[in-house]
Parts: sequence; structure tokens; C-alpha cells
Amino acid sequence: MSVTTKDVARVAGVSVATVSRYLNGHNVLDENREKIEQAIKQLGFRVNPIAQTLRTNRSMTVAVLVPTLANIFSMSIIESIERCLDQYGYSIMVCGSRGELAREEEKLRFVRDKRVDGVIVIPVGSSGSHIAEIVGDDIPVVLIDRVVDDVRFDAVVVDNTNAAYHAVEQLIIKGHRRIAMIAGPQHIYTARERLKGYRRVMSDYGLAIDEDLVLVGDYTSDTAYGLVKELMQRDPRPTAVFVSNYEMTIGAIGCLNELGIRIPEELSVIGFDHLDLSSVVKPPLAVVAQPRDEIGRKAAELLYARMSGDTTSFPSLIRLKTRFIQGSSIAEHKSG
Amino acid sequence: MSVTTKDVARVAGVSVATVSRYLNGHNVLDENREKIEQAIKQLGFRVNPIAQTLRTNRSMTVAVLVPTLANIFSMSIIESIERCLDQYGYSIMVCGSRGELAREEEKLRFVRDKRVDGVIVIPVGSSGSHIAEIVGDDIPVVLIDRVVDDVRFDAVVVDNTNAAYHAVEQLIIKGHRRIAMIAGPQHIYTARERLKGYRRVMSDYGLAIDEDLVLVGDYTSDTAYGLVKELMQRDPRPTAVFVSNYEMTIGAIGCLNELGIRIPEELSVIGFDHLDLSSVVKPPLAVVAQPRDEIGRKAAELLYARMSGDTTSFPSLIRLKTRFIQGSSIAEHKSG
DNA sequence: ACTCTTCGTGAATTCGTTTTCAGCATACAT
DNA sequence: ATGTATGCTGAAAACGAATTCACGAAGAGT
Repeated sequence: MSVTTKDVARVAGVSVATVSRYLNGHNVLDENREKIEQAIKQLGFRVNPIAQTLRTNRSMTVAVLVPTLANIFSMSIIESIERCLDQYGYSIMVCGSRGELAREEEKLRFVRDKRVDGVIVIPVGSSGSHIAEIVGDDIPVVLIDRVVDDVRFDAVVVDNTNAAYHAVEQLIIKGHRRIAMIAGPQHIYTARERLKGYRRVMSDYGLAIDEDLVLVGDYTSDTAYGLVKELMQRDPRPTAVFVSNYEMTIGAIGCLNELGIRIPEELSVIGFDHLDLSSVVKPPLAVVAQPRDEIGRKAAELLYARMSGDTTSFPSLIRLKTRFIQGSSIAEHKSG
Repeated sequence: MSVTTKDVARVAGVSVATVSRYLNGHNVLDENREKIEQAIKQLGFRVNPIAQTLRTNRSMTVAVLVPTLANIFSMSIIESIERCLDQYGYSIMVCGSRGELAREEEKLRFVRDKRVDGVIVIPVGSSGSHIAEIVGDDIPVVLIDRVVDDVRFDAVVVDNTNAAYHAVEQLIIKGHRRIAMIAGPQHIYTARERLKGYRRVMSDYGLAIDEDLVLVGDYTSDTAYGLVKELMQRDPRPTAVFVSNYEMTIGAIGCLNELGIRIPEELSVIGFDHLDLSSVVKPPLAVVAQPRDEIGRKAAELLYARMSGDTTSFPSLIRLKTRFIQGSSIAEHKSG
């Protein structure tokens, strides 16, 4: 059926061992090299990566495991990982955990059995013991976006706390006092960190936090829509709001548009993630932008280093900076 | 190192053949079944999928090959494919062709060598002969979003021509005559189809097409930004514009906002794709929405059927309907 | 001229499964 | 009692590569 090293060996008049050595870049007599190259070309030989993997336990594949594929954050990251690892000859296998621990475990077992050489994962929970247990020490792991608190892994994250801190600080500087926050689900690392940033800056500026203005969503657009609706019924209303992820920003803006609330005259708004947004919304939205490409690239580079046996400064926590995009959605607030 | 069928066989006191038969659901003496199950549990045995693939040439994996990973269209589709095939025990391997034919070929060869059981691809060009040549008849292929004109493949697409037709028709019905279109690159199937729809409806309504109002972009946001800027310098200006993909819609809206052009008072706008957009933009944008989940699901189901040996009505072309979201970005035009 | 390395080689084994094939029961029909 | 289905079994041969090992032919050193 398909052409194997055995065929190549036969045609070239050498043994399969020599063919194999040639393929793996070992030394081969020039004479044999030529005959082998000729035979390979003539037969259209391509090495069978499956057989290779069975024998060597290396697959030149890394797994990327994320809670959900269909959001811009995951996708940009997957794209940049693919681009980066492609250069080194690695391909990627993507899996969705759908935010379920059981599925995360199941997928990890699956890719381990598939002999992937490395794993990049956005963990669903704050524990990583199951990850360590499943992939063991054989397979390098790099966490993205979130860290776990019980196992030491390499990780690439952004400085969520500072990002939130600086964003809210902008509002404070402009005179806002009643600043609301649409927070994310507190079982998710980034959501906790961002809320922490909010609390910290409020505290640092000596502002009391009205807990009625801190609404906890679930990182989805629909829920945020409802929360903002609820928020705008507070009396007195907040004069500004910080929304802490992309999907929720979408929902929030949609709601405000529908309520006919003018930005920033009636409400100053800072969104999160996704640059496009800031230009599409009128007025241009101030947002916290994550360096998505860089996250993916750094994670891929780090994983590649680990897969190549480089264990320098393990575990290394790479914390990237976010960027604040000014926009025009923040108004000066004449304090009262 | 790892525990194999041989170990299971030894512990259970049967032969590896019997273990294999048990694993593949063949008949086995109840007595042996019990002993094997016990041994498997005791040893924590997991079948090695690589060895399985080597032997059977089946990997329970399908490849998804798209021009770019990092856009919402690709990702939604990949997500729904993953969800669907996950049920059947298949996992997916995603690859990006970056719109380059050479890379598409290279990736196809790669996944074929990896013994994927099926391929779902958004082809970069309008020819599919290289696809047929590389994957041959062994591996089922389902095209998505675009069709090729030289080979018959199963395909799942949307009715781009009608989508554009109906969208522009809305504008015509509201009295618009100077209707601009931001078209996509004409080497891409969907872009051609959408432009065709525009031309057809204009012709059907007996409207002359001002070629100065048909600007061809490259499906990217930045280019569309420039094109819209150019467009608005036309004299007389168009009274409406139809933008024919998501990224270009982003760029167009961004530009219009920046120019301070009021929608729909000064310009009626219809965008493309991505529901979120219609709510975030003020006023809510009229858009043509593609049934992204359905595209992915149908493609996955079809591929699954093919992989299972069902060749009913091959090749089948599934053409899905788009949905027109009304929005408030279209004004009545008092014709002059 | 002699041993001692070094280098490239081929035969054979291995990776962990599935599958073929003959063998051996047992059950059934005659 | 004999013959033939039927059902399950284990030994062995795949699948296609990498690797171990012993070996022969050079080259180096004395």
C-alpha cells in the first residue's frame, strides 16, 4: 500500500537501518546518501509519523486546552501559538474543556495517551493537582491566563490586578466616586484578580465601596446585560462603570444603548479586551487591552524550551502588561 | 514503563488476542471478561491509541484547515465542529493555511500522514484538485464556506448571493438608489457571490450601478477603513452602503464614527456577520448573520456520515440560509 | 606488521496494538 | 456413533519506524 523505509532500502540497496539513520540526520556514506535520496524521490517516500511516535513516544504535537474555543481571547492565543510552534515543526491539537473540570481531566488523559509532547492549558479551576497527576513529569505544561495555587507550573498571565487598578484609577482621577464594577465569576482567577484591583484602588484613594455597585457576572454577554440594567436602577446611579471582560463589555454596551443612556455624559465606561471594540462603539470606548499575541507567543516559546530540555528557572511566571486604550468614554465628573 | 495489553493478558491469565477482542467489543467468555476487567482496573490499563492507529490506520481524529484561526467565523465553526464530533469520540486537529495555497497543501499532506479519518477545510482558492490529489479517496473531505469548481466535494456553504441580494434589496425598498458596496477579494468564493448578489438585485430593480461605488477590499478591517473614507469623498455621496464581511464592517463603522457621519441619517449601513455587533453599535446595526453553529454542525455530521461509510447522495451541497437582522441603521430615503 | 580505535553497516528486536489462522471444545443434526 | 456447525481461544504475523549489537573495513599509533 504505502511506501516504507523497507522499500526505500530495497531500491537504494542498503538496509532499513541505514535509511533510518539517514532520515534522522546521522552519518551515512556519501554514496549511500545519494542512493537513498534518489530512492526516496523515485518512490515518493514519506515517513510515517505514527510509527515514529509509537517507537519514540514523541509526536511533534502539542495540545492546547481552553475552556471555550469560540471567543476572541482563546482564538487569538491559539493562532499565535500555532504560528509560533509551526516554525519548529510542531502542530497543535485543540480541545475545549467547556469550563468543566471533568472534561478537562478527560481531555488531558486523552492527549497524554496521544503522546503529545507538551500541553498549554487555561485551567478551569484554581487547583492543578489533577493536571500534575495526569500528565506527570513527562510532559511539560504551560498555564495561560490563569494560575493554580497548589502546583508549580510555568505560566504566562497578564497583570490583571494592576490592569483593573489603573483602569479604575482613571475614573477616580476624573472625579468619579460612585464607580461600579461588573465583575466576573469569582471561581475564575482573572476575575478575582480584577476585582481585587478594583477594591485596592478604591481603598488606596480612601473611597468607600458601595457593595451595591459591585455586580458579579459570569463572563457572558447576556448576564452582563441584565446586571447593567439592574445597576442603572440604583439610586443614586453610579457615574462610571468598569466592565471586566470582553463578552460582558458587549452586553453592557448593548444594554446602555438600549436604555438610551449616553456615554460618557450620563455614564463613563471602561471595557475590557478586544481592540476592535474601542473603534466601533460610539464614542470610542476606553478599554483594557491584553497583549493576546504576546501571551500565545511567550507560552509557545516557553513550552518549546521545556520540550527541548531547557529547564532554566522553572517554574517561571511570565506576567505581561496590559495596555490602557484611552477612548472617549470617560467624562470628567464634577464631584458633589 | 506503561502497562500494555500484554500485562493485562498476563494478569488475567488469557492471551493478548482475547484482551484485544474484549477491548473491541467482540464476544468473550463471561469468565474471561471478568478477569480482564479486573486486570484492567487493577493495572490502570489504557489502550495506546498510537499503536492502534499504526495497526488500523484510523486515528479517531479529524483535521480542520482554515485560512485564519483568529476570526470569529473560523472559531465559531471550529467550536461547533469540536462539540459535534466530540460526541462520537473524535478529536480535532486545527491548522491554519494563512490563505496560502502552498501551506494548504503542506498541511493536507501533514494531516494525511497523521492518518486523520476526515478533513474539513475552508479552501483558499477556487481549485480543489490538489486536495483530491493529496488526500485521495481514502479520506472523506467536507468543504466549508467556499466551494471549488474543478472537483466534486461535499460542501456546506451559505447562500451568499441571496444574502447580499436581500440585504441590498432592503435598501432599495427604502428608496435608496446610490448604494455602495464594500466587496471582498474576488479570488475568494464568498466575496464573488456576495458581489454577484449586489449586481443582480440592482439589475433586477433596473438600477444602474455606479462602479465608483463598488470598492473591492481584502476582507480586513484596515483596508475597509480606507475604502470607506474614499467612498465618502464621492460626489454625490452614496446614501447607503453594504459591507460584505465582519472585519470590513468593523473598519467601516470605525471610519464612519471617526468622520462623524451619522447612521442612518447621513448613511444607511448594512454589515455582515457577527450578531454581537448589531447590539453594540449605535444605532443597532442591520447585519446579515450567518448560521455559524449550524455550518459547523452540518459539516461535522456530514463528515461523520462519510467516515462511517455512508455515501448517500455524494457529493451533497448543503446551502444554509442567512438571517437578516433588521437593526436601526437603515433610513428611508426620500428619493430625488 | 601489529593492535587499537573509529566509523558505517545490516540483522534482528522493539514499540503496543489488531488480525489471521488453526485448534479445540461444545452443541447440533443425522 | 459420526459428521458438521458454532464459539471462543492463543500463537504468530502484521503495521512502519528506531535502536541495539556485533561486525567488517578503514585509519591511526606504536
